[in-house]
Amino acid sequence: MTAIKENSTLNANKKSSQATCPVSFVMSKIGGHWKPIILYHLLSGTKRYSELKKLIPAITEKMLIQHLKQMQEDNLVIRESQNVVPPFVTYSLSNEGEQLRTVLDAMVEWAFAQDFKMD
Amino acid sequence: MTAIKENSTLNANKKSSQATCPVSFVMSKIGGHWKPIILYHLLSGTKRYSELKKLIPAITEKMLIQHLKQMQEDNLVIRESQNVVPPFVTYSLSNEGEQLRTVLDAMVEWAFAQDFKMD
DNA sequence: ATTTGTACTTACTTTTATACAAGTACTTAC
DNA sequence: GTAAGTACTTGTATAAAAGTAAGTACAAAT
Repeated sequence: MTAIKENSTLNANKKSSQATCPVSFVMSKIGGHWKPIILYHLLSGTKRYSELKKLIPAITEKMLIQHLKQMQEDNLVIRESQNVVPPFVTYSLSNEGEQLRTVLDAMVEWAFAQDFKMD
Repeated sequence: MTAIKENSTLNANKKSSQATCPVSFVMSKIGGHWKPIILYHLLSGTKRYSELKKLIPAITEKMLIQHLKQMQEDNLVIRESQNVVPPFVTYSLSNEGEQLRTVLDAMVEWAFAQDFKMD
């Protein structure tokens, strides 16, 4: 988890944008390389950690965990673990996360209305 | 306009995500620090370059132009210039850009449904 | 006793995004 | 003839995000 400089202009700009612009606020929760993809996969239901890994082959474990953690902290995602060995951990959308479905669906619709074609 | 390495893993991952995941595809068009803010302001109508600058005080001219250019290339935004001095240039949403309103509105709604409070 | 599987963690490097600072062209107004 | 206004451009530094690589714990299976 890379450290962020509390008093950089970048950081200040980000914070102020997130406080001023609702779209930026949302982007701070679901933006970046990996969060959209993770969320997209969680839209279709609860997944084990290892399932997500398989569904998103290019992601490194570091990134996967990092973003899952962050989305947990933002209350978008719920982590549940059974105390067994080997570990059994699942991730699912929280209520707030579920409410993102509207947003994500609108994105999917827009994508397909443009030149987007799924592989 | 910072150069990007065509053959980096980062770049390859990005491209493949954008080809595979509709949400990533959309994010590649409207993601980042500044694009959401610019789009948000364009939602309320055509703006001159200088108006955008005033509306977004923290943005540098480099970033503003860079993102406007990119969104032009992505056909989200239309640039119109009158051939006068001093220059008079306006930016507005294209049809495709307008169709993002659904997405952006959904974001705004979600934001306000969460703990977001505008300054 | 070594391997296997799951869900992580940590330290370090590379790549990308943004900030900072300065300069350009062209005319009208003073 | 100097300053002001608009819409840019260019070069460099810094910060953030992502990648790479390796290691950990625990128990059950071989």
